[in-house]
Amino acid sequence: MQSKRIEEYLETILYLINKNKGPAKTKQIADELKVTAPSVTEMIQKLSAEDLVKYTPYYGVELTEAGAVQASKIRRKHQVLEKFLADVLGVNINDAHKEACELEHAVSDTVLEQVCSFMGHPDVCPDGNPIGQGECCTTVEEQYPVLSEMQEGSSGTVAMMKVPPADKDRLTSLGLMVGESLVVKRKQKQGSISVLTRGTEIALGNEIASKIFVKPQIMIHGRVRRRGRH
Amino acid sequence: MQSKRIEEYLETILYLINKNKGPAKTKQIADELKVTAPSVTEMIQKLSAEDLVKYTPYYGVELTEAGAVQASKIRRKHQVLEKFLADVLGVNINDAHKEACELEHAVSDTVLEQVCSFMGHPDVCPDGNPIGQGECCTTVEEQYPVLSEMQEGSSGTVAMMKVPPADKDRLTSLGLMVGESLVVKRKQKQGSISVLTRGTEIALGNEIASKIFVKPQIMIHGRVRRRGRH
DNA sequence: TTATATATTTAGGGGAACCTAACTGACGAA
DNA sequence: TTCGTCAGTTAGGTTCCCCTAAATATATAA
Repeated sequence: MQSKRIEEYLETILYLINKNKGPAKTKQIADELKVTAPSVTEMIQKLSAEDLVKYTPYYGVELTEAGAVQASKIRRKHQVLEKFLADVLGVNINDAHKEACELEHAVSDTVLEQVCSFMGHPDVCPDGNPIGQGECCTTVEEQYPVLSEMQEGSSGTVAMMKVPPADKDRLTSLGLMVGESLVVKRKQKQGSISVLTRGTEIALGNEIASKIFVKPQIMIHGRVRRRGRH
Repeated sequence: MQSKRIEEYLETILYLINKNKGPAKTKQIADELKVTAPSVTEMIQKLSAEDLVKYTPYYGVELTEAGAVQASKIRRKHQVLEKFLADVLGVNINDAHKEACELEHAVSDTVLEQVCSFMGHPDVCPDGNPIGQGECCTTVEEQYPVLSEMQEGSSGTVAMMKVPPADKDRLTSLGLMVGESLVVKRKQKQGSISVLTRGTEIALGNEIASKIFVKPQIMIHGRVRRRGRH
């Protein structure tokens, strides 16, 4: 992995390119990162030598394919962490942003995926921006069954809920949330389904049940592995 | 705050002093941090100039008061994060240790307290070592009521459970866990109490109820602020 | 068009933390 | 006691990323 400082430059360049809809200018980068312009010029030359950016003097900086991949990865880390800090830990939104700036360079790829999974692969950041999909998100979508496909009697834990926020809130208040385990009790006509979570039975229409992804239960010697929680 | 590298040296020195029951030797520090001995000598001289360690050439390094305070703080960060990674995210224990080594220098004091609170102020690390108490832990213990002191009808969220692991597991499986909200339904003679969590009523003896700390509910316009969860 | 302002780069340096090579001190074995 | 070994230190050098000052390119206004 690249040095933290390189990550920070790439992330900033990506941000500015999106904002400008054009190349990032030296001064902008300097202002964002709170360094002087010569420092930026120097670093850009280094990034250019490593083929992470395309640099045209007096014109600006663009990302190469490789640079864009790296920059997007860091941005995703930032967003997932910001979401986690704000939503799970309750850090206020400004602090969450600053903290995420630090943490994004310290968190490994695998831990990030675990954080993302813990939250049920959210798709929108507290700041309103969409969160890029990661491998963990697509895996859930491609490999885990949705509730409406599950058989009566089968069980699992909720991995992702791709439903509108309002529905999600309602389900959450009923106890059906990411990480929660459930058992499919009855399937009815029209694809609606009723599930048991923590002793409460909840009925869901097909519309919603087809957007709730479930990680099937793993049984070990008749016991069930539960989501770790202290 | 000191530089990340200084933090790392202090943490290592603390570890070695405990292990040696005597001063940390240059070579040990070098081996731990995977640097050469001259690098260690140089850094130690710097730490000594900043009055974080007491350095006696050819004898070893000890921590000053200030150094010990800082080192303990980092160690606590490490432990809380390791616990979080292992227990909440399910990171395997070896990885959790390594990841915590990185994260401990990136997490702010306030976020650390929030992580600690999220887990209910655990007192033992996955590696078996005790986790030092932080401000957030003592605040809960000193300022929050225990369940057995709460009045009938009052509500709150579980902030800390200072009960033996076996009891904690049992309560957890009943749905009474850190972060969960509850309402006190009935108090009986002998200080035993019954509480309602997520629709289930649980009866607790005084023995246990006096070790469960609860953050009293804050009511806002008749609505209840809930623990953030996506 | 020319003058001025602003953006960018070049030149030259500095601190932090690392390294290798060479020297010095401490300590156990002969 | 003295010698060899290993630990520890000093000297000198490198890399990364930052800085200021000065030079140059571009953009803007008169």
